[in-house]
Amino acid sequence: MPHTYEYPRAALTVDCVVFGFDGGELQVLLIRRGLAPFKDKWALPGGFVRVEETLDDAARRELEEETGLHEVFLEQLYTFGTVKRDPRERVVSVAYFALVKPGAVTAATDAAEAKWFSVSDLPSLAFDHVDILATALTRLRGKLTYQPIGFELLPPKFTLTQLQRLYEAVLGEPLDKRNFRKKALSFDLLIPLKETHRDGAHRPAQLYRFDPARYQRLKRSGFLFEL
Amino acid sequence: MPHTYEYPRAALTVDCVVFGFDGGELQVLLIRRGLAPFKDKWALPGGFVRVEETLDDAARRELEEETGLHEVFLEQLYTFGTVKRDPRERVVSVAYFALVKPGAVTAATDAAEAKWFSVSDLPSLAFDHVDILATALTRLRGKLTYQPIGFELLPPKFTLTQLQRLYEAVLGEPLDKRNFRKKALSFDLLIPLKETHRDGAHRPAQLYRFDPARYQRLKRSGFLFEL
DNA sequence: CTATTAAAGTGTAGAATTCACACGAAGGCA
DNA sequence: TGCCTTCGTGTGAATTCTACACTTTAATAG
Repeated sequence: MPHTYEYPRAALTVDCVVFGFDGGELQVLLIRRGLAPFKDKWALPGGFVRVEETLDDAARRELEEETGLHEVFLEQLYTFGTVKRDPRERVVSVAYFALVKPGAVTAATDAAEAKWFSVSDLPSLAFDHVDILATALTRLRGKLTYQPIGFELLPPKFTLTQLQRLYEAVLGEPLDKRNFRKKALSFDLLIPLKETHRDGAHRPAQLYRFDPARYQRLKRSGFLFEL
Repeated sequence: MPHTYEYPRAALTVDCVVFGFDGGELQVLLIRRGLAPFKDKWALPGGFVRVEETLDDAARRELEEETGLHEVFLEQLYTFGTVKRDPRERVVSVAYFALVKPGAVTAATDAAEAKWFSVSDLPSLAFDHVDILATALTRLRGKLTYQPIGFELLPPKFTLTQLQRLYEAVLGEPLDKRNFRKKALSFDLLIPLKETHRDGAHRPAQLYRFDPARYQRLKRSGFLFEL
């Protein structure tokens, strides 16, 4: 049924930049559009915000519908509102960025084609999604160094080398192993497990897990994470 | 004339958190609402986004219309989209924060009542504007220490003591004078003028101005401002 | 079972930065 | 001329940052 308003209104959408990490390069999850405009082009998962749902809810719902992901780290990024960003009509899009752990998506993907791309090797994207992605990348780089969110991109149990690879991939520069480990452990946010990670003909690595409870406590007592 | 859509749509607004500095305390510019809802309550300046204008344009326009301000520092903050934030209907608001130099507003204010309030002594606000303001404050505090935006709150010519007072007011803690001055000057972003600031029975203070051109250059060559 | 291989794990010294701290200089005013 | 008030300045100790190389451990191949 139709809805009428005194003045014309922009349509409201959400778009999600979903980051993942395969151990080597930073990845982004894209879906192939099934409908015009930009049919068959790759795009960020997203869609229209319903009138009775929060923006966050909309982002979570679209993410689940289009990629099967749920319970991921999700944060509002920026709102894109240039007039012609959608060729059909005025569409304002609230962009989110999400961080997902390895393996979270593969099982879930259904009908719609969803695929991981390395951020260094992207296809051309629909709408202004390159801009959104660039904004998200900048934000991720900035955030990584002063908030412990890297763990959202790693499995629950991980080695310090994995963590370092992640930082190197996102920041795009090599880091010193000893300094990195010293710093990473200095916050008391990583709990060593009684397990090790065996992987080939060499010494196995200590596994750690991130301690979110401790992080909450530290955060409250005015604390600085900086790596 | 009415406009009809297949699905119901949220209305889109912008709201601006305008910060100022009177030399002592951080201030926020509020306007008194002339219409329901929240008639006669204080609120952030803002209004509806037109369908043919950018979000930034809408924020600038509303700012000018309601407070007379123009050519101010303006940056998108966050988009507020809970379902019941406006009692009338679904309204999603893109919040901005603005920094204005002393004296910019007093001359311009017209019919609508606009008034500066200290952030430490605010009236109760319409809608969810307290939340928006809190978000803006957090952002300002965070930003001030790693981007040279404090100058936007000072007159074009200012003394180092004024700059320090500003930082103290925003961060809410006293700073060491010698360390502050050393750091502030170390970036080569402040140009000493051939003038001094006379103000009472004591030694006059050196005036400086901020060098935006130099800042742009430094920013490009990957540079870190941190105070 | 021994040697080889590959990544894990560990310490230190010099440089740079941060932090705490106190007094003479300059101008206005009585 | 003296007093008052803010301006403006330097140093040493503590901390943090940075650069840098070898031993340990388990798996595998011979």
